Amino acid sequence: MSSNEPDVWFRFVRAHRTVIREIERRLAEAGLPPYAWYDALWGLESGPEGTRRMHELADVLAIERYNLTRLVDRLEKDGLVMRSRSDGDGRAAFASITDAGRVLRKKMWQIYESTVDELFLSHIEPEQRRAFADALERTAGLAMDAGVRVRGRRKG
Amino acid sequence: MSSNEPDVWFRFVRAHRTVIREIERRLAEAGLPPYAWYDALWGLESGPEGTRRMHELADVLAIERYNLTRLVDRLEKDGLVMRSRSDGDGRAAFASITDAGRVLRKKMWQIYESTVDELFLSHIEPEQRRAFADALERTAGLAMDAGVRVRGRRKG
DNA sequence: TCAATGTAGTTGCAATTGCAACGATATGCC
DNA sequence: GGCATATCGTTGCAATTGCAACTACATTGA
Repeated sequence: MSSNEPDVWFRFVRAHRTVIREIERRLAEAGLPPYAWYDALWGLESGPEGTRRMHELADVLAIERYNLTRLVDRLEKDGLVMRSRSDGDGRAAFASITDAGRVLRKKMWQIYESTVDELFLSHIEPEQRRAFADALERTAGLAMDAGVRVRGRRKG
Repeated sequence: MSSNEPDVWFRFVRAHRTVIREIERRLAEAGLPPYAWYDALWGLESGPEGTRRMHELADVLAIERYNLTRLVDRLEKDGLVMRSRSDGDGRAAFASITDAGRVLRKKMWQIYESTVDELFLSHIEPEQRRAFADALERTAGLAMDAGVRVRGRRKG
C-alpha cells in the first residue's frame, strides 16, 4: 500500500497529536486553560490594536466560525477578550484582547514555547526549518484554496 | 516574540487543520465515514491477522483509550470490526477488521490518498521527504517518552 | 496466601465540536 | 427602489471528546 509515501503524512498526524496532547497536559498541570485559548489570544494580540474581525480570526486559526463564536464566548466570560460591533458594516463583529488576556497569554507562552521547543523544534535540523516552514505554508495555503473557502464561493 | 522559530509550529498546526478539514469534507461529500474511521481500520489491517490489542491500537493511533473504546463501538455496530477476548490475559481485548471493514477502507483510501497527495505531499520536495519523515518520527517518539505514557508510570 | 499495587478496558457525565438552519445585514442586478 | 443572492455571526441539537471513576484481572512481595 504505497510503501513509504503516505508515511510522511501518518507521522505528521501522529506527531501533531502527541505534541498537542503533551502541551495540554502541561498546561492543565500548571492550572492553565487549554491550548485553544492560547492560539486565540495570540491571534488577537498579533492583530492591529489586539483586535480582529471574527471571521478573520477564524481564518487565521483555521477553525470553523461557529466554533470561534463559542470559544470567544468562553474567553469573554473570563474577561480575556471583549466584543464590539462595527459602525460601517452592520454584520461585522470584532474581538479584542484585554489586559488580562495579555497577561494570561504570556503566562501560557512559557509552557507552550518550552514544550514546542523540546518536543518539536529540537528535532528539526536548523538548516531544514526554512524548507519545512515553506512546505507547510504552501500546504495550508493551497488547502484553503482547494476547499476550505469554497463554501464562500471563491471559485468553482 | 521569537520572530520565526515557533512559526514552523504554527504553520504545522494550520497545515494539519486545513488538510484534515478538507479530507473530512471530501469523505462526507462521497457519503463515506469520517477520517478517524480510516485510521482505525488501517491500524487494524496493518496488524497481524488484521488484529490488535485495544491499548496497542490506541498507541499506534496516538489517541486516548477511552476514545478508542467508543470508536470501536461505532465500527463494530457497522460490522467493520469484531471484538474478541484473550484466553491468557483476562484483561486483554482485541479488535479485528472484518471483510466489510477491508472493503470500506479501500474505498476511503481512494479519497484519502488523493487528498493527501494533492494538498500535502506534493508540496514537499521529494529529496526532503526523508528528512521530514525522520524529524516527525523523532518528534512523535520523544513526545511519547516525555509524557504521554507517564500516566502508566514508565518513568519518574 | 493474600494484601497492595499496577494494568486494561469501559462507562457516566460534562465540555467541546460539527452540522444545519436562522436572523440580520450587504451587495448585485433589473 | 426592490427583489434575489451572499455574507456574517450566532444558535439548537446531535455527535464526539476529555476527565475521573469504576470493574476486572494480573503481578508483586511479605
